[in-house]
Amino acid sequence: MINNKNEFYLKAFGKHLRKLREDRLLSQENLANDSDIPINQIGRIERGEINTTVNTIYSISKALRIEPKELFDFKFKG
Amino acid sequence: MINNKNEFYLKAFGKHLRKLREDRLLSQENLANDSDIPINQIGRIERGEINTTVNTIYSISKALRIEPKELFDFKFKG
DNA sequence: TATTATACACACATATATGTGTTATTATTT
DNA sequence: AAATAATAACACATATATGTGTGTATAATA
Repeated sequence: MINNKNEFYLKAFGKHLRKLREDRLLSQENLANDSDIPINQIGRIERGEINTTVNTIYSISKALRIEPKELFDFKFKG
Repeated sequence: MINNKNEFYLKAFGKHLRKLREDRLLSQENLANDSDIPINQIGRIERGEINTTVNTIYSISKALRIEPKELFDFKFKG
């Protein structure tokens, strides 16, 4: 994801995921284990480095015990 | 996306997108033009063939004039 | 200082989403 | 039946997400 037009949206998405995770007192490792997604991938998503997919969103939301749509429940001006 | 464990979620996601589009009386071609995403890609997403990304979700939601989270606002048992 | 926990930063191979083009199918209308 | 519109179904090249491994950086704690 180099210089994508939606880079700021990905940053906001990652920041929101990080908040949801930290609010639940989970480490990246905890979430990685619970979602069966590599910890490096969790970090890349939280830093907004990559443009993750519906399946990954679904897996993460299950691990966080929230609805997938909550991962998009943040303010963004674009 | 061959035989993915989340294939049913992708099918449900695509079905929901199709409904949102049809409710607005838009053709796939209309949505493709408005979102600047190839019509073939729209079709593949609606059929649940591919595991689309946050950026694509964001572009589609803007074209539909809805919030990205609405694309995940459907029931699913998994 | 040393240890531990957490997050970041690389590299690499593989799978797959994207983007483009073309053709086929299906449904609707004339 | 023929024409048109909408969707599906192919093929292909390219970009990139994923998955894995290894190493580094930082902060907190003993």
